[in-house]
Amino acid sequence: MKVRVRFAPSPTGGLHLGGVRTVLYNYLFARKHGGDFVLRIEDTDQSRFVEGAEQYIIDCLNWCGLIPDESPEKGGPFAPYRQSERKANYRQYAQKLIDEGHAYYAFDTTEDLEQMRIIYKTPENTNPQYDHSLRHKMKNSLSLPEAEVAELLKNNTPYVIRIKMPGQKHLKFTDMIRGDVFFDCSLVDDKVLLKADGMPTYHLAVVVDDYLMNITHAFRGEEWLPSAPVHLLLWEYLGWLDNMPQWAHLPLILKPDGNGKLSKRDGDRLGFPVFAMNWADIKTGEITKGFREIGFMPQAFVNMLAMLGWNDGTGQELFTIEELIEKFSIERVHKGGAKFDFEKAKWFNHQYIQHTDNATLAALALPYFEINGIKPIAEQLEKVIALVKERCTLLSDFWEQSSFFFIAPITIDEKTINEKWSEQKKDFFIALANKYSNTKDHEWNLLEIEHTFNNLVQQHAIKKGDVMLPLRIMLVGGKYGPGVFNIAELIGKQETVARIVNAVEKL
RNA sequence: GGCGUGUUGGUCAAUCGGUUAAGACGCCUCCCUUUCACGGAGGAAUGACGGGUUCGAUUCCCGUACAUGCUACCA
Repeated sequence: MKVRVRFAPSPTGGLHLGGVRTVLYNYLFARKHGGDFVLRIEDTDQSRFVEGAEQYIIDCLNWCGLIPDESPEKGGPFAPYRQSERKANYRQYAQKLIDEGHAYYAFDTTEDLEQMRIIYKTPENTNPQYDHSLRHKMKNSLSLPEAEVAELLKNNTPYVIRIKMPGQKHLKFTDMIRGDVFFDCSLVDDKVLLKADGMPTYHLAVVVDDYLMNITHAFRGEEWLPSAPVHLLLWEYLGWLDNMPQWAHLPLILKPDGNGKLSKRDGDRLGFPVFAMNWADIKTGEITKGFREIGFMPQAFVNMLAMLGWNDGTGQELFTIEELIEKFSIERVHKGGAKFDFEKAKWFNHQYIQHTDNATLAALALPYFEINGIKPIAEQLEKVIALVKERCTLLSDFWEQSSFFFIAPITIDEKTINEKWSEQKKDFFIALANKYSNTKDHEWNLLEIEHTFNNLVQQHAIKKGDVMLPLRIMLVGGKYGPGVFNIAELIGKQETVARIVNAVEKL
């Protein structure tokens, strides 16, 4: 049987890195087994629908290179892939469940439900559920006389369809990551299957669509584990148990500090992205930064996520996507949640930058120069990148690490120079500017530049170490960057002289 | 409150009963570098607790603690 997996997000906002990891594991599993990876949009909640969120998800997957084989935009043999467009499908199954006594109509209003939660609340039971112990006290086709139910139905009274959870049944299923998991069905509430607006809830929709789409393996976050018995029962009641996918509940990605699931707010608070790409809130216009925009390479982002909860057992951390496909196995996914470590995430990106050729990096870094009004020629940019890449962790660092190659520093660290400034040094730099100025253009190269400098140091009976740092600051603006003479060579004779002269005047 | 799941250094983690308990990130020291970084060499730092099972437990079992998830006509 051909492996088929699916990622089923609901289009309600930015794509969380945990979501991307779920996509990744789905993708790797599908590729490894020569199967299909489908994107299905779970947009059954009309009230939470967000315009543009679906396209955003697709864009994120494209950026990451995790392209589905079937999706709403691409189509496929099981179209449509948007649950809102599959609405007509679900009712018949809910009806079948009712006919066979596994589900029932419930006419309770929101207020009725609120009342129930208040009335039956006790210290021992702080959260009363709509379950086998309470359903006979509610307004539904199990508690009401048949005639009354028929009447309500005839009058188009709004209703939902709820699953009738057995009062005495224990369930077991084998999770690919966790092994055997046991549940007591009497402790699970009668989940709504079909909402008053005719849309299915997640519970009905996953089961029906996983069945209809021939899904063989279902990976989802650990937060779904408690409702697994509902899904299991649905597969059983609908008579599809032989076709039920194998489940794998993935561990959560936790906050780096405190406790709990990593959320968008944690990113804002701690200063790192949580979404794959920038997400603009349609109502407030507020933009939440994404990994792409702050300068992550998609390969690094994906590699980092792969390692957040999985490893191949050898200690290897850097993998190409092909290697991941070959080596990935769901059994080696961790059971416990992992705290997200942004420092480690940056380390991955740094590694990828070091292993990427300069021409490719030039293309990736270019936008960061352009937004600063600089349009470097490719050849020049590549030389600069070769010089600064080892000190760049994010693609956006390229600008900060090399802007001085393209524009003279606006301010320089005068304080540091002034601390040890002297007439002697001033004379030296004036002489240096002169010497450089008189250097023939074709002699402006690394060796000559340094040679000239060394000779002058000797003539002025000055210590080289005392003038190296000032020179750096004059050219760069601060105490950072690649070799000073490399910089001088690259920015050219005139610019070097100009920066020295300028600086000396200010001091 | 109930139910589920989990627990190896600060973080990610290897180990599938016998190891001086790997490795990576971060941190510290030193070397290299007349800046910063890269690189190199070191270092500090770990099995939640209590019981079993066993010749022997980080590893298997049971409790306890702690953490986390769910407990919506949200997914």
